[in-house]
Amino acid sequence: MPSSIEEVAKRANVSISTVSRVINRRELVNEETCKRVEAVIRELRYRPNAFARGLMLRKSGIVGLVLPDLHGEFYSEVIRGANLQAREMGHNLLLSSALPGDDAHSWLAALGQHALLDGLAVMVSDTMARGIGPALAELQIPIVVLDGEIGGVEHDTVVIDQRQGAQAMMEHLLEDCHDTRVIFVGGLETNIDTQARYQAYCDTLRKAKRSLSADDVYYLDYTYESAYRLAVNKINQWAGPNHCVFAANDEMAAGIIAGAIAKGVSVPQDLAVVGFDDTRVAQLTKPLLTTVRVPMSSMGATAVELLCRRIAEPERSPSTVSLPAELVVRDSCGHARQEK
Amino acid sequence: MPSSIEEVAKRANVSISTVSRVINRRELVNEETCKRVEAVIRELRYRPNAFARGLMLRKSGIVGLVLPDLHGEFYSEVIRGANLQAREMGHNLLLSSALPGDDAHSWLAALGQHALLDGLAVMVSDTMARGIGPALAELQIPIVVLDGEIGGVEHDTVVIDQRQGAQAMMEHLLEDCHDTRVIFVGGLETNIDTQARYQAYCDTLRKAKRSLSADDVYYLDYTYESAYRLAVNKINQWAGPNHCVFAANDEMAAGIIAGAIAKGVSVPQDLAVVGFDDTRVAQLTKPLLTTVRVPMSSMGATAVELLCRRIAEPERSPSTVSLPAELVVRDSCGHARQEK
DNA sequence: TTCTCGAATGAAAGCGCTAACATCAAGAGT
DNA sequence: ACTCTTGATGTTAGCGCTTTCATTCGAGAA
Repeated sequence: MPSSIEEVAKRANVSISTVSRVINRRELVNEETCKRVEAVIRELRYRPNAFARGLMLRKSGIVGLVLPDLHGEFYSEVIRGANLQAREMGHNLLLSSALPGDDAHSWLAALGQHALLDGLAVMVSDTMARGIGPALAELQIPIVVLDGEIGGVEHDTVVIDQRQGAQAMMEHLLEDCHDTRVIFVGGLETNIDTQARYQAYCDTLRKAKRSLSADDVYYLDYTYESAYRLAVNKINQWAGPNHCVFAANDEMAAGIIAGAIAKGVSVPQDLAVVGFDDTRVAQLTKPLLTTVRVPMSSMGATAVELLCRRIAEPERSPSTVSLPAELVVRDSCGHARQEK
Repeated sequence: MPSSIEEVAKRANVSISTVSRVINRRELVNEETCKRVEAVIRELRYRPNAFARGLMLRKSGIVGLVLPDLHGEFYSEVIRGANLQAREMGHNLLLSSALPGDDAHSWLAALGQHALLDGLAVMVSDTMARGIGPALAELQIPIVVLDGEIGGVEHDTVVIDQRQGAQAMMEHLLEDCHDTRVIFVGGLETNIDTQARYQAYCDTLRKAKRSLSADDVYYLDYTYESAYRLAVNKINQWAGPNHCVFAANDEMAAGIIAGAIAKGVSVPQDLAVVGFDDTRVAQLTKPLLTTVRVPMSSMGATAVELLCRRIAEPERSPSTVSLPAELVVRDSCGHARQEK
């Protein structure tokens, strides 16, 4: 049984309020008394009870991070950034993710009926975003939304400016060649990220006055395998001078490269391929993948930072932070030399 | 300001104990009263205060997971397994990792002076294991250690039987050939996993009465790059019929394959290469990597399961669960056909 | 001397909950 | 008619802390 503040007080011959002061507001108590109390604290290995303390302070020092899934480097990086930042700010991180088949409600219920959290950072999948707002609002704690927008709650937001990243990529591809053909391979058509990337694809093409063919747009499911299969099938129609595939993530780009190579088409000579995200795979393909770096870990960190800031000052007006995505030119686009 | 149990009681014309009973032990209260109280609870959006509750119950429903780092698929999988299991068991997961330059103490301090956690699963790096036992013991909560052993605390343990996995791999390599030469490429020599894998390497070689040369053993740092460089340098000495490199993880195996290919040595014809862990890379190399599947996510799940079990029954005697590692035969060892 | 002020400390009121114990009415057993 | 159960509910004592307010005491001011 851990010792309580009362035992410390008794042992040190002071009242419990003095002990409390030593812990929370040292400056209010006489130096000598302080020393004595601290000695007893060490001796008894006393640690304040977090529940009792939370009951008074209405703070736990814990912020929640909720992700739609825990698979992949993507989420892993968000978590990493969030964890680092949380520690930096003297908070702890409670992690939770959706289970397959979870709806918004069971999902939040799992986070604990009981409100222990000081704040919550959420990233929701497209399918779950609807209707979750009010549920979040009931939590009555500061909310930060990652990479999206949720109606029905006031919240801060941190997004990644993929639009501009994708645009930079497109411009890079079109740069010194007026007859480049770019094929777009997205994830699910409903996916918000895919949509943003596709938008940028269209816009840039239009701006450069290139033709835009529906035949050059494909939607897959973000997996290596699906992209590999697609590439194997379509490679004959794709390969050609100044032809290029813009995949909406690195996994698919890697699949396409593998598919091309399997069919004897060499990258980037016969077909350029670029990806998105700059995950580990981008450095394992051959040739190395030109891609757009998406600062996932910064996103996690920023989310926690915003959260803690708002916890400290609940009255701030909601803000949105936009993180830039950066073009990373490697070898798979065939332009490396010109860039470096 | 969220409403308290008292307001619910008043509104429903019952005492607070009745409300409490409705929440915790429904069966003790009259069906009709129950209904009435529940209606008020919904109306007021009442949610029990976790601090007050914890103060009585001495339980938060939160278990901690502490990892040495958050980089890589490895940890990501552990987290995933742990998270799933935690939800399964009605608990939440608090995540924390060591920062570069952390010592055992600052590390634990960050977890909260205050004891909110019901239990803690820890995985420590080799360098930090020393002296952390007593610190953990002070926490006064159930401890589960992942992939290791810590002195100075009573704890449950979950380990992966890499020894047997590595052995299976070695036996597979030596199987139908009495003059196979196996080169071992480990991570840091001090690393416990590398040691286990090396032991199995030696044992199997000895058992098969093969010679064991110190020239065939290298220690790197688990990275792709270091392995790539090593391969480029040594490939001439390595390549040969029935020669094989046993890398202590997939990353290095991938690096070695890349290095070999860069030097015009084809895998597995001129040199077989196998890895360990069965991470994502193992399916991105060409040829696909033969490796040993290490059930990271089961490890996380088992850790949480043990933890929750012990929280429920603190008096159980400490147990150790060993998870099997499984040989996964793909193409890089050149034996695929025989296996399938 | 008397008053005031400030520094150091103590006493005690909760924070919102659970659980042990008390109460009470209504029917059962004798 | 009486005790004894039994089911439903109320009363209340904490759980371990923070914080407000009260107290004490000595120094300096009037």
